[in-house]
Amino acid sequence: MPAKRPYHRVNLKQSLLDAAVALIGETGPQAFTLREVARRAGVSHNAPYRHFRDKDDLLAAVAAQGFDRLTESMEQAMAKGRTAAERLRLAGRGYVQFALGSPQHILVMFEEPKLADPRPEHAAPAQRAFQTLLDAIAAAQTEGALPKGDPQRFAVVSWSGVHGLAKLAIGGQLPFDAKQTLEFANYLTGVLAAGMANTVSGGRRRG
Amino acid sequence: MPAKRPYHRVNLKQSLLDAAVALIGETGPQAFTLREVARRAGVSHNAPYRHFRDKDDLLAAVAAQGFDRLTESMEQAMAKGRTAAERLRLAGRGYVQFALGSPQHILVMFEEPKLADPRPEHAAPAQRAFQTLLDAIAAAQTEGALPKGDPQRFAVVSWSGVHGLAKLAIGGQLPFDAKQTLEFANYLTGVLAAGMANTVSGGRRRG
DNA sequence: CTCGCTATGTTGACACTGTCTACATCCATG
DNA sequence: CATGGATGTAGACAGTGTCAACATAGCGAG
Repeated sequence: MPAKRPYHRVNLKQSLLDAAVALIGETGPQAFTLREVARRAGVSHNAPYRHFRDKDDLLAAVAAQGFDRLTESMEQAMAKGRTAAERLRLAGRGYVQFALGSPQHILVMFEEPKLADPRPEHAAPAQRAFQTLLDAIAAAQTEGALPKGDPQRFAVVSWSGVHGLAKLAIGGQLPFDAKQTLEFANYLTGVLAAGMANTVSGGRRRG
Repeated sequence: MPAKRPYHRVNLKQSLLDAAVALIGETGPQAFTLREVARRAGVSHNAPYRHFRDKDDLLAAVAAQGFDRLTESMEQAMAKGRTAAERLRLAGRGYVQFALGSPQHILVMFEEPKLADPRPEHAAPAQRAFQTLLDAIAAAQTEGALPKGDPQRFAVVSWSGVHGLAKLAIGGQLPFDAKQTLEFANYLTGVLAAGMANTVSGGRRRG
């Protein structure tokens, strides 16, 4: 008798997510296709609709998974730091490291405001990642490594720096390979830390 | 007699580019469609192929136009600066200002490495924009506002910072409106300038 | 002025996509 | 064991990028 394929599969949802990440990694998010994902998972072109509302919903799930892993990557990198200032810089390094290792996720996570669908289970991981950064900054302030004041300000500076580096590196716009990019992240976080410690709101150097 | 539409149009190429930018501005680069662009320009769905090799080629042309305007925006902003250090910071402000005013262009310009098609007329404007930044940094070094050494290092730090801020702002990830973002750009460039002036390669603060 | 070449624009076709509706199969629960 | 909800399938439809074939226009050579 022919080995018959099971009608219902176990954990098709996760298989679809994995296939999606793999596909995006190969051809970019533009060429990503629901039907190709279904093909790779070995199901019909309509099976994904039992697990995701539509194409964007699947991508939003990939993004959510990405934010979770980003948080993990930052926390793991921070674990090696002794002082709060050091841990803040390591969080930035973890951000870049994640981006280099999972560019597909970053691309989906920050693809323009198409994500007008704020399903709570998709918004929470992003919030959690940002909170990790905020906590690291608050700790650095408590420690005295950063001036007191609104941590949001420092968070946006830090985020902008590492996010820009990550994006440019992923896009192939920098003359760096992965290892050099990671080394550069060390330098960049140092520049940011020094600048934030010595700069007042208007941007003029403190006397 | 019915007003008959002319068969050959003047400057259809530019009309298509304009329609493309407008369309991307409305619905994002994902929903961008060659056929819709043709519709808006009032021509058949195949007319664009007489002016662009394919869809990506049209987008590459939009990107090239974007890099030209980015260079303009930076140079215009720099014109108001007196010292080289000030001009460098204003270049960053011009970068963010352009991104806020023409998010469609930024989105296309930095959409992942799909641009594996380095047609020279498309690569040159990007190179020119980066050179503008390099020149501003070299001037700041000559002036003594930045340490001597490889300007590329400072260029990547500056670019990462403003690019990250621009991208996050465009993506709606920041709690800022356009005006606040521009003000924040002033602060960010101040942090970067202070940090670059006071940080050595490894990232440790200079004694 | 006419011929004919080339650039430009149009029509029609093809394979592919996202998504809808209707149908098939399975599993758990009674 | 039956039955209903969850899961998977098949087929259809409009819309897309691109190709090939055809139509028109404008311009220079004679």
